[in-house]
Amino acid sequence: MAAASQASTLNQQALFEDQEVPAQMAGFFSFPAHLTYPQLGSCHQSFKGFVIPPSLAADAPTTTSLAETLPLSSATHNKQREGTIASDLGGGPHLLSLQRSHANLWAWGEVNECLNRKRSGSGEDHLGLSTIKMKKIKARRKVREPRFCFKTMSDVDVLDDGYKWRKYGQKVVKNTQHPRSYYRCTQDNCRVKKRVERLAEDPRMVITTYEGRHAHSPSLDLEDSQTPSQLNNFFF
DNA sequence: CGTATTTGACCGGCGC
DNA sequence: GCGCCGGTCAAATACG
Repeated sequence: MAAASQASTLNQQALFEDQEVPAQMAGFFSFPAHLTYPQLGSCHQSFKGFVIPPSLAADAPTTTSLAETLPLSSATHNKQREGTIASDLGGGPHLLSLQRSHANLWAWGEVNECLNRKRSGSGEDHLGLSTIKMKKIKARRKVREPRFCFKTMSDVDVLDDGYKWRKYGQKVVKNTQHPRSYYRCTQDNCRVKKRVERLAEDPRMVITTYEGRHAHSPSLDLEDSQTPSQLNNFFF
């Protein structure tokens, strides 16, 4: 176990050196396969990544490398399956847990504040907009949900995270040759969205950004869907 | 025929 | 105020 955590520490270092994300602003952890995460759902593959505090992710340009995941080699994959997230968080020294949850608490406060500001400050009736248009506008009201994003080396654009997604848009963003795809969770009353794009500099890398939190469990027919409830406490 | 995806239009935010 | 740009909508289309 000591060896495993050491290896993961080394990976953290390497990744943090590659990234320009300050260590105190992002949490790094490993996702073991076949576990359920509030935002990712059930992972069918192991990977490692940064968690970007929503306060940071919301403001950062989405085309930059906010987070990074790397496919685990078979060796580290096995080690990873021994060490659960709980052990990573509990025994893990510095980067994880506290800052992340703190950042998210702050971000949720910000979301509410933003909502209130928008509610009090809008009076568009005099514009003569039809009620349909008004509804449209309200539906489009921007609410910055907590974001969670990472970068993965993958052939497929859409990672199998256990949730069901419906594509609702695709856009070519400036200075990139690859389109960005927009997905929404198909579950009723679930407003979680994600967008997927390929890195311009390295098309092998997929950037996935989740926005919001699932209020339900993954819609997967896993026989071993043991939804570990305590995991939800470790994540946000 | 029902559901998912595509795609052009539209909207709001932001920088100038 | 204007134009650009990212995000979303929704009609058209594709697919099973």
